[in-house]
Formats: sequence, C-alpha cells, structure tokens
Amino acid sequence: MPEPRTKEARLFLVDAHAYLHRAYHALPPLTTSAGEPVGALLGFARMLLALIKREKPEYLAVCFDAPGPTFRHKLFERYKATRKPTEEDLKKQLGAARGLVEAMGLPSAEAQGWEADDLIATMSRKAAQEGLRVVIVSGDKDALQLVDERVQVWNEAKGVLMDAAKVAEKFGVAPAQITDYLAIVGDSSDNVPGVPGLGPVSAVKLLSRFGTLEAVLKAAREGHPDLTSKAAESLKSSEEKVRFGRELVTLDAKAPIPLGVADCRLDFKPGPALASAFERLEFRSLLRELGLGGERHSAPAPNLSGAGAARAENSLRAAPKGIPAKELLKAAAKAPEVALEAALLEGGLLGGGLHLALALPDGRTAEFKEEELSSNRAALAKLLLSPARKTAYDLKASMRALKEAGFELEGPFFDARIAGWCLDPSRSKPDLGALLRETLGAELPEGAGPSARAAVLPALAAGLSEQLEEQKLSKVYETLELPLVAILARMEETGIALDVEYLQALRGEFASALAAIKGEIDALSGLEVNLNSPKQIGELLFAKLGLKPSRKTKGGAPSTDEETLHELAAQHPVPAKLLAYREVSKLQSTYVEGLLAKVSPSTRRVHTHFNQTGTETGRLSSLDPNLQNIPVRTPLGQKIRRAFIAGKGQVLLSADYSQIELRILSHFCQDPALLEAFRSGVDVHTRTAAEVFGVAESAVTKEMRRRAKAVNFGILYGQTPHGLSRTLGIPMGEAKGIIEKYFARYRGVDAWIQGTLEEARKTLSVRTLFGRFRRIPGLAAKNFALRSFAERAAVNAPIQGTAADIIKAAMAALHPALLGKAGGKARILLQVHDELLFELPQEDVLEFGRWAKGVMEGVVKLEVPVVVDLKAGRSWQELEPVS
DNA sequence: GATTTCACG
DNA sequence: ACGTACGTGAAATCA
Repeated sequence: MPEPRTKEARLFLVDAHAYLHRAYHALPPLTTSAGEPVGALLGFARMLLALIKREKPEYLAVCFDAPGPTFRHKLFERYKATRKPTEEDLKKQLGAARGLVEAMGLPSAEAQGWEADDLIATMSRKAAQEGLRVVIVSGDKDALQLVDERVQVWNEAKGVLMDAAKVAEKFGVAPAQITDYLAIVGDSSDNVPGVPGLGPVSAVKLLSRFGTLEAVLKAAREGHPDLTSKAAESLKSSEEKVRFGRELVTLDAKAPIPLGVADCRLDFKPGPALASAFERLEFRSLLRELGLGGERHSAPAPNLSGAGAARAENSLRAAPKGIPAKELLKAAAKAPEVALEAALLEGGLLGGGLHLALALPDGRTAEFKEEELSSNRAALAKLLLSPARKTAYDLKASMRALKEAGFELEGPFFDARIAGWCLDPSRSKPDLGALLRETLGAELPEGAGPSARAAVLPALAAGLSEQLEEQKLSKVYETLELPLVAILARMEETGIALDVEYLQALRGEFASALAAIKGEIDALSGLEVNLNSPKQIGELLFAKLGLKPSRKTKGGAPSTDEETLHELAAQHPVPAKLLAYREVSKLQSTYVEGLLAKVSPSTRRVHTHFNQTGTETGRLSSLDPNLQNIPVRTPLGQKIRRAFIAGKGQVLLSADYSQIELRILSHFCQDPALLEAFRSGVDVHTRTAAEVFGVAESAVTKEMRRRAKAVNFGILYGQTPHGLSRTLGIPMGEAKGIIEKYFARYRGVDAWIQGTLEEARKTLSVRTLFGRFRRIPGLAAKNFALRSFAERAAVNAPIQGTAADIIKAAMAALHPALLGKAGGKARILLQVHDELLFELPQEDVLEFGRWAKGVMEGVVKLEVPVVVDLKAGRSWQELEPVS
C-alpha cells in the first residue's frame, strides 16, 4: 500500500538521559573556564538542535527520569544493580539538563516515581489517539513494544527507523510480543534474568508457535510435544523470574502527567533565555551558529601558530554560504583550492547517482546532484582537472565516486584524513568532527551535510599542513602517502579475478567434509554440540569427556584454541577431529563463502578496499573482503589461493621483499654478524641456527633452523622467553638459553633495542627510517603489563613501519607505469605488506618483472642489499620463480 | 557489542 | 611479582 500523501503532524519523544549518556561518552570532558563540566550538556544541546533543524517536528517532548526510586525498584530490588554508578560529572550535568531544556523553550515531562520510558509510553498513546504520528527517539529495545501503525522508534545512533515490519525483520516477533521476547531472552544491563539456555532463536520459535509468554509457560507445564524437554524444564524452573522480567520491561502508559499533546506544540525560536543559558555554559560555537552573538572565536587552536593559524582562523570564520552550482564553478576558476566531498547515493540497478559538494576557501559552497551535474558537466570536469588544489577528507572515496560518474580528478591534492593520521596514527576512525576539534578547536555542527563538511576543509588543511611541517612529517605525507591515494583507488577499481566455478565446487567439497567430521565427533562423544561454539566445545571436552583444561581465555573460560587442542590430542581422539573441523570451517565460512559473496556481478572480480589510515605502524589494511590474509600455509588453504586467477592470456606476477624486516633490523643495529649474513647471501635462519647452536652451517638440522627462525621473528616482536617457549613448545629455561646465546652472538641487536627504548621513553614516541611517527604513551605506564606491551610495540614499530615505508615508496615509484602512462600493460592488483601482486600479459612478464624488481630494490639504500623475489603463474597458488 | 578463534605479513 | 611475542580483519556465538 502506498504511503498516504498528506504529511501528518509528528510528535517526537526524546529520552533525555539516553541523549545525555550518548553525549557524555561521545565528547571529551569539556568544562567551562570555571571548571564546571559541560561536555555532555553541549552534546545534548547540539543533538536536540540538530534534531529540530533536520526533522522540523510539529510536536516534541523531552522526557526525564525523576530522581528517587521508581516502581521498578520496589518490584525488584536488584533492578539495574549491575549498572555502574553514574559518574559524578555526568550526574551534575543530568541535573542541569532540565534547566537547559527549559531555557531552550522545549516542552518537557517528568513525574515522581516514573521513568522517562513510561512517560514516553504515556505520551505516545495520547498522541496516537489524537491522530498524530509518533517518533520515539531511542536506542533502547524496550521502546519497540510501543511500535504500531502510528508509532515508530528511531535509533539515531544507527540511523534506523523501526516500524512494525522492521521489528519483525530484526527480532522475528511483532512489537506486541517484544516484552515477552525480552523476558525470555533477558537483558543483563537491566538485570532482566531471562530463561537460562534460551536465546533469541528459541524465543522467536516459541513465541511464533504459542503466541504469548503465558501460552509458552502453559505449554511447558503441560509437557507440550513441541517443546524440548530441556527447554520445558528451564521454563518451568524460571517461571516466576521470567514473569518478573516481563513486568520490568513492560512500559506503563498510565503515568500521571499533566502534559497534553497540545502542550508539546513546538515553536522553536532561540530567544534571550537560551542565549543567556548558552553564555553561562560558554557554548560560544552554538551561539554563533544560532546567530546570537558570541562573536569571539572559541578556543584558540591548539598546537597552531603563525601564518597557518591566521589563515585557518580567517577561512573558518567565513560562514558556509550555499550558492548556485554554476556560480561556484565560475568563481572556482580563479581559486587556488577547492574542497570536495563526493559520494554515490544508493541507487537502483543502474547504480547510484553522484552527489558532490564543492567549497571554496571563502566559505561559498554548492551541491551537485543530478540536475546540476548534467547542466554543468563540462565546466565541472574542467575544474576537476585544473591545477587548483583538491582538498578532501578521504580523497580516495571521493575519487572513486567521481570516477564512477565519469569524472577524472587531477592533483595537486590534500587529504585531511591522511594528514591527521600521519600526525597521530592512533587516529584512525573516520571522524572529521574530532579532527577539526583537535586541530582548530572548532566544532562541526551535528549532522553536518556534505557542504558543511567540505566548507571546513580549506581551514583544516591549512592547520594540518602547519602541523605536518612542525612535526617533520611533510615528507612522509607528501612522498609516501599522497601518491598512494590514486594508486589504491585504481587497485580497488581493478579488483582481482576469482575462479567462481572452482570455488563453488570447493564449497561442496568442504560441506561434505564438515558433515563427515561432525558425524565422527558426534559418534565419538555421544551427543550433539555446536562445533562452532567454543563454549559448547569446552563443555564437551572438559565436562563430558573429562579432559584436563590447560589454559584459560581472557574471560576465564577454559581455552579450546588450536594450541590447546594439539595438547589434548594425546589424550583423546576428539580434539584432533575438532582441529580438522576448525580448519575446514574457517576456510568455508571466511573464504569460500565470504569471497563468493563479494564477487562483483558486473566484473566477476573481487574489489577490496584498502584502508590507508587504519594501522598504527604505517601499514595498509584491506577489508571487505580482506585480501591480505588469504590462506597459504596449509594444503587446504592453498586450495583457496588457487581461486585467485589471472584474466585470459594473462598471468599473475608476485614481487616480494625477501626478509625485509630482518634486513631493516640489521641496518638499524649495524651488528657485524647480522650485516655479514645478509651481505653474504646465505639463508639467514640457517646462519642464525649455526651461530646460536654453535655448529657449522652444514650441520644445521631442520629443527635447529625452525628454532632459529622463531628467534629471528621473536626479536622483531620484542622477544620474551615465555613467548618463545610457547611458539616452539619447549621449556622456558631452554628458550631463555637460546635467547641469551642469540644476544651474546649478536650484541648489536640488544644494544639497538635498549637504545631505541631509551630514546622512545624521552618522547613517548618512535619514528621509522623515513620519519613516520607513532606515539607510544604506554611507555610511561606504571602497570608492568601495559608498559611491557608498549616496549614491545616501541621496538617493533620502527621495523614494521620502515618496511611499510619502503613498499609505499616503491609503489609511488612504480606509479607512472602503473597508471599506464608509460604504455605499461601491467596492472597492480594487491599489496600484502611485503608483496605486490600484478596482472599482465604472459609475454611481458620478463621485461616488466625485471623493471619492477629494479624499482623496488632501488627505492631505499640500506647497509645490506634489498632483495625482491619474482614469481609468476596462472593462479596465486601456482607461482613459479621468474628468472 | 564483546568474546573467541584464526587467517595473513 | 607481574603476563607475554608485533600488526591487522572476519566469522560465529552469546549476552
């Protein structure tokens, strides 16, 4: 049925405490100049203002919990007992919020002995009866019981509007059944007990079979055949508790509040009461946005001085001003810089439409959608290719969206997200607002659209540039990171071909294997457990089969991981079967099914996304799907790798840096023995084995080499005797002995580690060979474990990070050929930390391979040779050395 | 959403 | 006496 055309008036109901909680945890602990905490209040006010601006509700009520106990506390003294006591700062602000809402002139409700949820239920019923639509702003599952044809629940944090259909889709029950559902499933945060052993799936099954909780309980009492005996027992023994739970989660729509629907009519005009409240709370940015004075700029920008600061201030002060697209394009012709934010809107079968926002440094902005794009295509295309600097937050995303819509983008570029990450790589989340606040001390309005986001970019870029300069990070940013953006965009767009038919056959093979193993385990153990559940496996192994748990997990449960299962395999046949099951199950779900689900129907290839700002060390990461962790170590795993193939007439070429991290270590520590090992070209692990175990290289056994290899890797990670003893499965004492011998033979390594730590403790940070920076605050920790963790990270980061620098520099150096400008036919598909994977015509392998090897090896000069190995073949699994 | 496990370099 | 290798992302279960 089509939606009614006429727009009905809507009542928005807001749970004040939920809003305040969200704001409290989302924002840093801001205070007024007098030290009064106001962070949550600022967020709260911003969220309310954003809601009003965006939704323009005809009616609104902000509902407060009353202080003091409610009927639920009397009902169940442990109600919410598991919740942490409210922090003192938040408590103060909860009290002040009522006054703030009043000053803002917004309708509000509160009733002694009642919770905000009950007031919302009450108001919701009243309004629905009077024919209004109701939108409850809440992330709380309890609120869903109120949903009906007129009432919806909006989960703002997730951006989902829940109606009856969505509730059914998400939970599998009707809104009227939500209380029964929650009573069965339970809710630990509200101390609702639930029925032990019954989870969401069982709850849905039971409720759809019997309709109501009471009917389910009755069926359990009567031993109804549709109930398993286990479920019936559990239900019977928790009958009283579950009824209690139901009462706890049931909202009471009979709260005695004088507020009527008519009282909630919203006529929001910021007036003097609001202005004086905001002034007292020192919400200057809000005052300015509402046009209520506050002409003084808020906090001075932290870490910012000089010309960049002035530029940033000036251009931020210019309020964003929307102008027609045509006009902006004309003005942009003379501008040195244009900021942009592009995205593809969700679209139909023909793909989504482009939505582009442009901003000039003077604050003028324009939005381009279908109409503006089609009537200004030529002028826009020209601007995007012009020498004006293109500034973005996540340039690669904008670049790809533009490309999809047929627009090429040419440099120079600035990417604020990458700049922010270079300055502090722990800042990895996509959050323009936080970056703006930390860089310029300015606020991005809540829910700012593309225009508003683009408008702050020129100022932000100026601030970031200045900081990059100050922190000596400009070179890393400009020479390693920026050139990578277009390369990664191209790699994502190219994708890699998958042998889909092969994978489908593999899916069948794995499915039978899984069923077979499961059958064997069931037979051996005499019961059925979910082999995917570590909890159930633990019960099977340790309770039923009586095996001895060896280690515990972080959460205190007995561990069932691979290492444990290997140990247990000596005692019983089941653990070995479990290991086999785990291996196949992992390959099936993550790789076979995971990859098949990601094959693009239009290209028949998979297109990963490279996150350029996702690690603390400078590496890339790959996601959706992750193509940097494709199996390789086991024969079954190699079957997965075999699915990655080259296109017709082409081959895959892999170029990987040999032992790059150990070579970097030798460069850093200048240890003569280690340098000599790499200069002589011997197998470094064999050499280490000979040194540590005091034998000739020719006398090194496989086991000796294996141990030496573990030691070499261990060094890169901040070796400990315990760690080595575990990876090698040898006693601690033996591991300790090996490490001591290593450090005695390679004295320079230990000296470098100690020197690196000493230097790092001074600045609480480390740098790579190319100058990439990482903060390591944990070095100052009092807690031993935290500090040790930080020390290992401090040793590892310069090595791992330098390796990342090197391969990034190589990619930038390969750039012209990769973009096909030099007539190159090779396309780069993937980067896997020390490996680049190309696709190219068979006949070009030798020539291109030699060239790429030369570029990769020559991009950095170390004290030891940098060596790249080439391999090529039809699939990623069948690679043969290229000579 | 947190926990556990496991794939890679 | 502390509790361990460094860096990632994804799937499944369970609360």
